[in-house]
Amino acid sequence: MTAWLQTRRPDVLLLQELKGTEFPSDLFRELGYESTAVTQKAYNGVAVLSRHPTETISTTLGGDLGDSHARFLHVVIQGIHAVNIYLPNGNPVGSEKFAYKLAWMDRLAAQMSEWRRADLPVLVGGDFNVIPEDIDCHKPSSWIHDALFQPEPRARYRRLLELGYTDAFRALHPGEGGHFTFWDYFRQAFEHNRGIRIDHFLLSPALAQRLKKCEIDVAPRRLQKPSDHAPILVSLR
DNA sequence: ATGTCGCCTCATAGGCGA
Repeated sequence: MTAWLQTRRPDVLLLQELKGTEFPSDLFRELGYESTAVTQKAYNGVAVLSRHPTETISTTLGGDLGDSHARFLHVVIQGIHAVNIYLPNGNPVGSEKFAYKLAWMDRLAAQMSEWRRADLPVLVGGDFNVIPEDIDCHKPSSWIHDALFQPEPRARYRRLLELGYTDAFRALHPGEGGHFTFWDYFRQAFEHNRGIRIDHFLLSPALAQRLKKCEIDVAPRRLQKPSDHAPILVSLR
C-alpha cells in the first residue's frame, strides 16, 4: 500500500476495513500524509490520509447514538467535505444485520439530504456494499440472494442519487459493464473478472461540475496477498 | 453448499464477518 501511495501520490486517500485498533500514523506522516482514523477491535474501521490540512467534523453517522461501529468519518480538506463510509454488508438477507444496513442507509440519506439543503460541496466515498445496477456485476443471477444486490438497498442507493448526488464512475462511463471494484477470493474470481462494483464516489452538484476523471486501478488486485477490493480514483478540477 | 482470507480467543482450531 505504501508503494501504491508513493507512486500515485493522491491528495487524499479514504481507507475502509482497517480491522484493528493500531493505525500506523507515523509511517504515513513520513510519506507526507497526515491521517485521521476511526477504529475498533477486529471489525470495521475507516481512515482518511491527506497531503493537506484536515479538519475533523464527525466520526459518527447521526441518527442512532447507540451505534458504535467505526464506519463513518467526515472531514474537510481544502474546502471539500470528504466523507468516508464503510456501509454495512447486511448478509444474510432478512437478518438483524440486513435491517441494520437498511437503517444505516436511511440515516445516511437523512445526513446527505441535510448537506444538500445547506448546499455543501460534499464527496461521499467508500465501500457502499451496494451493487447499484445489473451492469455492476458480472452475472446478476449469482447475486440475487446476496444483501448487496437486494431491491431495498438498491432503492436506497438510487434515493441518494435522487437527492442530487452523482455517481462519479457511472457519470463518466455510462452503460459500460465489466468495471468492478471487488472480486471474491474464491474460484479465481478476479482472473475471470467475476466481480462487482460496490466502492463508489458520490458527488454533490458543485463537485460533480468539477469531475474530470474516475478510474478503477485494478493493478493492486494482481499483487501477492491482495485486498479483495481495488482502489477507485477520482480527479476533480 | 462451496470456495478464500484475516481477525479474534476460555488460542495452535474453530468461529465469525466478509
